[in-house]
Amino acid sequence: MVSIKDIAKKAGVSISTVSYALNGSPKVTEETRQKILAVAEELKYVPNAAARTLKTRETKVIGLYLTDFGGAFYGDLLQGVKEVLNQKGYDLIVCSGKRSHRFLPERTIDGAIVLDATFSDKELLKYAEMGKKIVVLDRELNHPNINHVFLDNKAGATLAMEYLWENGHRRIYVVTGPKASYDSNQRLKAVRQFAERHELDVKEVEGRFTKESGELAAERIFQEYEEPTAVFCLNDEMAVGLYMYFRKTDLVIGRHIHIIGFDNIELAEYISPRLATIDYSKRKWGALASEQLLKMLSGKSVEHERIYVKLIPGESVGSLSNR
Amino acid sequence: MVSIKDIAKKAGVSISTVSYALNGSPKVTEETRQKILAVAEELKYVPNAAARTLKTRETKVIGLYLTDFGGAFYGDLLQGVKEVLNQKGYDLIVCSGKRSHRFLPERTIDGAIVLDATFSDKELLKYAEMGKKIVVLDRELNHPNINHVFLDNKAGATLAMEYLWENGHRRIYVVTGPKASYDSNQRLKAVRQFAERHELDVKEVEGRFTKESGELAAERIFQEYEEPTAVFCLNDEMAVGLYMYFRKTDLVIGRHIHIIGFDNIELAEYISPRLATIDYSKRKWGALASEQLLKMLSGKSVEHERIYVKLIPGESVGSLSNR
DNA sequence: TTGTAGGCGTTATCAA
DNA sequence: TTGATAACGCCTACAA
Repeated sequence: MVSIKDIAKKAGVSISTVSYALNGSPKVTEETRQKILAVAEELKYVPNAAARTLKTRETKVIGLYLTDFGGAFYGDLLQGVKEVLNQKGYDLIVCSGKRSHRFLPERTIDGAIVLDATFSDKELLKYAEMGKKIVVLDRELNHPNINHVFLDNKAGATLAMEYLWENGHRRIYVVTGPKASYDSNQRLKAVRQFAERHELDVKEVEGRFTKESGELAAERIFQEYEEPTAVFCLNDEMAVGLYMYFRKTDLVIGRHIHIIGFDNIELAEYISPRLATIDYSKRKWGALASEQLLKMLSGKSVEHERIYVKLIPGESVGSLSNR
Repeated sequence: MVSIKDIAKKAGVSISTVSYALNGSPKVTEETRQKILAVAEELKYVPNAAARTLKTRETKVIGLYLTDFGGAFYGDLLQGVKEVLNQKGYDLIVCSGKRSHRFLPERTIDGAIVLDATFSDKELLKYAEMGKKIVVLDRELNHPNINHVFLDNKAGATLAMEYLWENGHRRIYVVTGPKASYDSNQRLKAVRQFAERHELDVKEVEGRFTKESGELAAERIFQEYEEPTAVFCLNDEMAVGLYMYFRKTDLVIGRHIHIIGFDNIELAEYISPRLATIDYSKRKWGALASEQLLKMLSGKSVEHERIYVKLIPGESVGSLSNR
């Protein structure tokens, strides 16, 4: 392992001079700098991150926590995060699982972006209390060191309900996510509000945001089927589960069963009929989250941000009037 | 920042005793250990990873390099890697982009698994030469510190060709991946061998492993269309591109255009008709790669490994005899 | 402009 | 069984 000490020896200068030269300080002459750089090159010197971190107390690395690595869902979001971070001289690492939580208190990362249901509020608050800067994307947490950037879930859910309503649907199911999911709860709240306003009786079926739970929900809906029915799946993944189930029945999606989802995942475009859903820019979400985090890291104060949503129509929802 | 020094002071012992106690050394009495643990708890002590790494020269973290974060493709693979790693006391971080390459020489990670076309052979060899242990999943590289675990691409491509052949297809296209792709080249080689053996004239269309390039290929195939034609897309992503294109024409997949892909991505199951493809266990691939890496890290010698493949039939390929 | 020296938090060797 | 002390590699006053 070659260190600045080795360079100093070989170049015939002191280690501090080497350090200055390497860090581009104006305190050394261009001549000595060149000599030192040449020696460093020759010795194939590589700085030791651990040593520097120990001294500077920062790693220039941000951790992004995900519930799991499955699902194409996060691609764009991560891309958005990475672009902003890199541009500001930071690196991104993606982590999952309890073990990796240690990165935060142990200072392996300078800050974290969390989109991980298995990361408890309590633990997050503990780290925030230790001074760690955190941006959460999947919950609301009140702490000066924690900022949130979330989706406009309520607007999205309302858009979805309006779309069904305008297409003449009055017989409506909603398939929810896990009880602990912030997003699910927000969306459900908006659905209930809509139902109340329109004196509508929306049947709630509990799901878990997975395809399998979507299939289960479909089974129940199928059994209760009497006449054309609409289903608002609180995420697209479950909507795909419904597709899978109804594909095996004689009920046709977009005709007997009308489905709208939430998230506009890639699959939504490729299954047929095209799934109506609620879209938002995942890349922007990620970009905004990282900008917020970097601001916090540099001591600036930040406001909580929100990502706007829009409706994507699809043939999975047909009009009831012209049937 | 509370360090072992603070604990030592408060507990009235020396820092070395604290270190021993914290690391579960048998050199301290149970009594002092308990006392020290209690003080550590009270002070909310958290070990400093940088300091420890500086000393021990290891981080217990493995880096996995990906070309980009997009695509659902890697979910299972990452899961496989993570499970093995965690079980052996290591953490996984997922990285992408040139900036993060520094983790390897700077010792932020103990080793790397690479599935990243943008990571050059030259750079990889440089790090290997520095003593870094690396497992590559997307190329062949000859160095004692580099191990490969790859797919049995040739067997897969041959299976695909045989499937088309057995279904009576003689008019066959192959849509390739990027010229620099190891996987694409291996698969193509097998296709050519098959063609030669069967005195078949396989038309080659160049693709880039993306949906868009699949659509482009489809356009050309459409223009040249005369009679039922089979297409072997060297990955599923491009096959989806073909679906998108032909959906807008009057040629029906599984009837006029017969398609088989490679990878068995999630989408393959959900588009219709079901895409015939070549499957392999991505989770196992990841698991094997990490096992290999850990073995290398512990100084053991390893053999290059291979992941086996199997055919997944699908209605995207129809039989030509019973048409 | 360059050198000296102290310290960041750990681990580990050697004495006591 | 415990303590003093020297690294690990880097940064940065302060001194020269």
